[in-house]
Amino acid sequence: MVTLEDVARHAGVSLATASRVLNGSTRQVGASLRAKVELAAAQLGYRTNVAAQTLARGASNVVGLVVHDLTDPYFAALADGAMRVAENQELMVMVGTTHRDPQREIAYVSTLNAQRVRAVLLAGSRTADQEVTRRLREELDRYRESGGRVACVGQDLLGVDTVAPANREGAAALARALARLGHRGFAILAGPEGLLTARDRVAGFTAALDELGLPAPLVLHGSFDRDGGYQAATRVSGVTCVFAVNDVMAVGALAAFRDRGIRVPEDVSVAGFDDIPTLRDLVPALTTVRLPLARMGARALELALDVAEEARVVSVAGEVVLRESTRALD
Amino acid sequence: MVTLEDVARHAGVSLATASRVLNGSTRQVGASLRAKVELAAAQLGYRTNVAAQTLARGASNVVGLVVHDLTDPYFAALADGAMRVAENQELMVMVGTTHRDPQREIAYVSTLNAQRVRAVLLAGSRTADQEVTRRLREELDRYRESGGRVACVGQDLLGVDTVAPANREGAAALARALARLGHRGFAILAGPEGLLTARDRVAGFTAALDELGLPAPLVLHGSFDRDGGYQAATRVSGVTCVFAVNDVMAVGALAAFRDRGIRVPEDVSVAGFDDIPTLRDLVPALTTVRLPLARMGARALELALDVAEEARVVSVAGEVVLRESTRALD
DNA sequence: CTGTTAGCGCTTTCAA
DNA sequence: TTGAAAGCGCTAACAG
Repeated sequence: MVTLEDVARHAGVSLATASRVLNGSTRQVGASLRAKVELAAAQLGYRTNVAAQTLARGASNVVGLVVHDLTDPYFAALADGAMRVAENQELMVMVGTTHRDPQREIAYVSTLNAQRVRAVLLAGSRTADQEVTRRLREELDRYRESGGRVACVGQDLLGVDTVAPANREGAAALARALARLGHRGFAILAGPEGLLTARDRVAGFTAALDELGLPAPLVLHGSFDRDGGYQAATRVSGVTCVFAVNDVMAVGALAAFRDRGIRVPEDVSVAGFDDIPTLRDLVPALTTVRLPLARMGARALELALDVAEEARVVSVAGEVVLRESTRALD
Repeated sequence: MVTLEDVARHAGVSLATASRVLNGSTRQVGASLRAKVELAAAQLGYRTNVAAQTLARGASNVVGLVVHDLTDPYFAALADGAMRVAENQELMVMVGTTHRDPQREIAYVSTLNAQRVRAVLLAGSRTADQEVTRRLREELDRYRESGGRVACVGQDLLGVDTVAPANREGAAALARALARLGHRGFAILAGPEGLLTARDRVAGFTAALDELGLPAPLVLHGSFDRDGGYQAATRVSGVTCVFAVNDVMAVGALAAFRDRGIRVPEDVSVAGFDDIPTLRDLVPALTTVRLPLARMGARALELALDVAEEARVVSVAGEVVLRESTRALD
């Protein structure tokens, strides 16, 4: 293992000088010594020991990213956005996946705290479980007390910088657009009861229907993924339009309807939420609410990195996109 | 910032004792002291400083994962598999995305070396650029000389543990299956010329056709993503079957044919490669070659973590899956 | 501009 | 078992 000291000796300079040229110091070093050091470093194959550097500096070049599931394109898009800004700032990203277990989220915050990462980004819906949220906040507070920065994509429940998708408003706008097409009987593939993102979307959709004087929708719970959408869709009947609270569930619903011989949109209209890029080529193309996922991930990390007194909440509006999976009733 | 020393003092024990109880030492500590230390740590809110630990131990609990693009479900699936084994081993994962720039891959290896990660996992096709490969190997060798472990998912070109998908064989098997359906005129949406995964699939497919005495396929190059498939497909004509060298490109091709009013599979059959789970609900369902992506990612990390004398190469066979996007010719 | 030196927080012999 | 103390490799005053 080649150390800075080896390089310094090899170059015939002091440790400090070697440090200054090799690791971004503001201090200047004379051209000749600089060249010597660089040569020695190259010859010896020196690589900075980041652990030592972090210890000495008291600050690391790593940020933490906690997502529910990387294979869910929603999180992949969010992560991609965040990783691009990390790259620009020369930061490495440590990723943890919770597989939707809130306990693991807390554990990751603790681990990332131990790693002394510069910032932690929590992506994904909060849960309705108050106790879990309390413990998460506790862990986050501990981390922040020691100088850690935190941002979150999701509900503003943690008292940290937050990029909050306007789930209620988006779902409400979607409901109105669907009502405008003539739909009156709705079912919602609602996801898990405890997931706030799912709840908010259900609530916004339902409230809008109510305001329009339309009958309350049939609400079917299930998991927040493709299979949840499939399962819930098998229980749908007697409605002209189905709202799946995310695109991935909508894909499951389309599959279920296909298997049941129910045509979309002729027999039933289907809408989703998120507008996942990978799913844009679906047939029939999915009516949905577009969220700028990559930008949201990027924005969240920017917030975390940009120190501020108060926690900021950035609300992100969704845009209703009508496509072939929903049709106008005549 | 609470340090181990604070905890030790608070508990009235030595630094060494506190270290032994808080951080997995094999050494035993008496029950009463142990309890005192744990209490003090909890009261003070102590969190291990991993940088200090890494420096003192000379080994970290982090592994590096370098992928081309996280939003590509191929890499997401690979990453997911790898991250699950990391989780089991209590390892954190540092992720870098190259966005298909081979230079960045080299840079990441260097950075991960500086981080002294336990192992580096390189996921994704190698390039045909010999100079880039040489420099990558150089960087990897330097890392390995200092005790780093490396594994790769892709072509066995780096002299490290490798999980190598049988691209040639899979593509050949696919070609034979398609020929069995009666197809004679083929086009290949071939991806970039320099990408070995793409090359191997083209070569395997072409060789099989040749062996069967069938005419050589039309080979159309393009990017390795959805748009590459779309673009290439716009240039297809006069064939009954199109092979896109990956599923994501096949999706692009389906979109292009749809836009051109060409029906799949009635007018033209389309096949892909990979069998991306997220894409299984596509209509028409895609004929493809199934690769156990999550398992491949997991296996690669296992290889890297399991020290061995010789570099091992694990070949992974693909399984041809015939679905609706290809039809039998009569 | 360059060098000396005191830590950063933890692990790990070595003694007791 | 427990404790004392010597580092791990690097940074950042401080002095020159």
